[in-house]
Amino acid sequence: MRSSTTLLDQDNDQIQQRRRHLEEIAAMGHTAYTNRFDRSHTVSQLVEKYRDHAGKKEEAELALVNAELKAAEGGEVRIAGRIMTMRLMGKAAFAHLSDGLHALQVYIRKNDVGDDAWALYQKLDLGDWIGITGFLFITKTGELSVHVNRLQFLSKALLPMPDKYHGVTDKELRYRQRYVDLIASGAIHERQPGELTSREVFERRARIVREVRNFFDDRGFIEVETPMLTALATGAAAKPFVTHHNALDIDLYARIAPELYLKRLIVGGFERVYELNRNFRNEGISYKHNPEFTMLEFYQAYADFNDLMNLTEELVTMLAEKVCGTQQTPFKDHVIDFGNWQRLTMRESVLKYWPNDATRPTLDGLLERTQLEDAASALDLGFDPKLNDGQLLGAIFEHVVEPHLIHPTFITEFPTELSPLSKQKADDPRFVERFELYIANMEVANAFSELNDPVEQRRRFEEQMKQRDRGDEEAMVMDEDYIRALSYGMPPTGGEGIGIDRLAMILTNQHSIRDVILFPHMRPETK
RNA sequence: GGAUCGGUAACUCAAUGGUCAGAGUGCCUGCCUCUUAAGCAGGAAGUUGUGGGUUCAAGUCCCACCCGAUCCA
Repeated sequence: MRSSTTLLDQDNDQIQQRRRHLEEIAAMGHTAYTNRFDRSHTVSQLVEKYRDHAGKKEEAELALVNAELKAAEGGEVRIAGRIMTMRLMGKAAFAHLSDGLHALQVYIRKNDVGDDAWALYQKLDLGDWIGITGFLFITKTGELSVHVNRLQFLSKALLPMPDKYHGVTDKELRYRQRYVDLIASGAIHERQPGELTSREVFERRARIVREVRNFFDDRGFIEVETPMLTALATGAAAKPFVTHHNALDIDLYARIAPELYLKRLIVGGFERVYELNRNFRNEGISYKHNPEFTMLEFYQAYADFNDLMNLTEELVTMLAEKVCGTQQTPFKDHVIDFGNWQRLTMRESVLKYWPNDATRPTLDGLLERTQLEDAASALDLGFDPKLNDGQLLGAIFEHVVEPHLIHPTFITEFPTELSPLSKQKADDPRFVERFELYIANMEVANAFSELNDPVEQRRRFEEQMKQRDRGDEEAMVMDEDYIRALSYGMPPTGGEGIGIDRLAMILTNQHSIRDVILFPHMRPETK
């Protein structure tokens, strides 16, 4: 941990200075932390409406434009924001006010605002919040600005702002103090074409979530909320967080998946449901894992996994077009093509991406234990001999295929052992009707034709419990009530989960999940 | 959990084991009523992540720990 963390109790000359300024502002009779301010416009509204007027002009034309602007908006605008830059020139000054999205220059002259406001201006610091009244104009250098008539102090920044040019590059500081990252992410430093500020990343993420909701609402799905604290952690292969309910004196688990609750709702007669909220998994942290992450899950009666593949293709392509404006989006060194979707069975994909012609297994070979083990050793893949055939094929797939899956690819035909909640293929019970969607080498979605036979479901849970007994802590836990629900009858149903954080990474070209989560999990700060 | 890299002023970064650890931004003082990474002149600001060790001498080398980043499992 850096020792340079900015803390209020730090005895820093700049902080002392800002405290003094606040006292002096109060002594002048201003409210130190004002209650409200009436704006006529946001900064962004003015910037968007009038930026066409900006640009360097000849004197005559400038006078003409400024005559028009002076009368615009009834001759007066009232705006407020954070002071991002200040340039003082004796008895006049320029500053930029930001509403978080855009900044607008304001021009203050002692002659125009009077001695009191000018004295107040002397006590302002970068980062302070002010409100101003004035009229629009274009400067000689062509920048849209507001000529200030009145100045009001709104709120003080006691801590100094980050470098106005470089912003904050220290990732630790950006994650721990996201507020500082958001303030500084619009800094002037050279950005690559298309590179988003933090602010823009999180706005785009919000847009994704909104479009997802619209998509499902439009198709007759209803949004539901199911328990996040549960007595059983099941519905996915993962280790849970444990907590304790004091009044009931029982341990509860933060949910690892809402899956089994959502299917109970299908049993209950809802034909189309979705839930968009957090799951919690007690596992390591990586560029694509955060202990809590946002998952979309949806279930559609009378549909199977093929229908969901089509739906998913439609959804994700729509999102790329709506939030990125294109079907070809950059990610790292690649351009992901959302106009180019691939569908492969897991075994086909292993053959397709197998690195060495001499050792390549056959489609049928990947069904047999000895040949699976040969394939694993040909790859120098160390594996736990306790793995069953399906798990071994899964391990080979991850090693051989995942690194190649840049463009959207559906992988189908999962081994039944890996899929305790999926319906088997009618013609081959070794495999289930399931797909995973891979984009940018990440698993983004997982879907299947839901197993709705309660007897078979019990057998699968029992199989999982055996794996737990063999030491697999991630194997699923039996859920008797879920089997009871299935026993009342569930229509044929397709269900899917989509990782919203990973989708946001892909559509914002961010390479770590921490860059699309406002407050990612970090070790606690030590003093 | 492993490997590698990193932590120096509020921010961004320098500093062959060898003067008082420097620069830009920001801050302070002065000048400046259309500047824009404003400018000019002067100035203040540091427990070099923490704790040990080696050395005449440590930001730099060694050990342990803390925090983070990247890659791997």
